[in-house]
Amino acid sequence: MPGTKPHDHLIFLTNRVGRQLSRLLLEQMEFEGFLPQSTHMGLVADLVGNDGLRQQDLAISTIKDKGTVARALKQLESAGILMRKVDAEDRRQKLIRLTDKGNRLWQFAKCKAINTMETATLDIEPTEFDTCIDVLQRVYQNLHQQLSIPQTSNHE
Amino acid sequence: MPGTKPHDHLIFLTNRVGRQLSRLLLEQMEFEGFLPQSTHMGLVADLVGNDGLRQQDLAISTIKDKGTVARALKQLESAGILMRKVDAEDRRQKLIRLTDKGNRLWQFAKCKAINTMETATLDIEPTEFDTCIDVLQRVYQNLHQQLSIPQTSNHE
DNA sequence: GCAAACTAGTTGCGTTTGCAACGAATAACC
DNA sequence: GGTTATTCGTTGCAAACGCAACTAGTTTGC
Repeated sequence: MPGTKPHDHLIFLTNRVGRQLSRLLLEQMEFEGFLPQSTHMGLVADLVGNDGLRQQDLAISTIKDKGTVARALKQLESAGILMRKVDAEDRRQKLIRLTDKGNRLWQFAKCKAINTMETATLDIEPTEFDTCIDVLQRVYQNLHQQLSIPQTSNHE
Repeated sequence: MPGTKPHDHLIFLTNRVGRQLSRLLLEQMEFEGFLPQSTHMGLVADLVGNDGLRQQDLAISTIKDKGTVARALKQLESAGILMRKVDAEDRRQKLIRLTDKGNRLWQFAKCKAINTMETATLDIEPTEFDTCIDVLQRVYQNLHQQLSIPQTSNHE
């Protein structure tokens, strides 16, 4: 993938760097007898500091199927990482909250990520890196609206 | 995923933006009766302008298992997108080359990507975007070496 | 030259994933 | 108030993935 037109390559770069980082981090991530996987950590990342999210919210923010999210959450629940409680005001939905173990898992992950992120960003200026994160966050936001609207404009 | 510490979030941002872009692009990508998927396009992207790559090379650059690559390439071959020819000098390996249809598929994908990338980068300065691509490419390179060496330093 | 070590690609197997259909609970409409 | 739509979560199913075992071809070392 030599440097040609950048625009067409964001999709491949993000997917590949994402897989690289996931692999390198997950192979270090045995935590109290639990071996999390990429989907698990993506969910935990959203739940840190955000009690009371619904499964649907997590499916949208992680860009994963709600069935996939349901199964991953069930695994995380039986591993003691989080709790799911049926909402009393709307008994269709379940409110999700990290347990203490879940918060410790997150701290553990952040700790393990340090070395990998250092080698990943060896020759990169902090300002450049911040710009990269900022751009990705805005791309994420821009496309978020696009994906949240399954069918609207051209339904005829 | 509100804006907290950026370093820990590159992994989630890349994975999510990658999935967003893959979804939005693939749903427009019916091409001459063939519906490519994310793995297919990742391989095609590497093969454009690069005749004679081996399956192993593609597995390393796309960060995918060689079995997965083998199966995806078989599908692409039977769809007429590429050809695999056993190397006469080393009959273990197969040299891969895009067909005319494969190159047309790539042009088609680039064409379809324009609109999506426009909305994705609406509020982003071109220089910022270039910096983002540049940083991602360097991260990719930095981690590439890390992954290509399965066991070396601490094998004791 | 021949056996051992290694490499490239294929295949089997269990897990994960997305899609679609379903059931339960709420909202909207008349 | 009761019927119809919608929404949230679960589950069945087929496809895709990673891992490991395997085959075939090549290289190394004696």
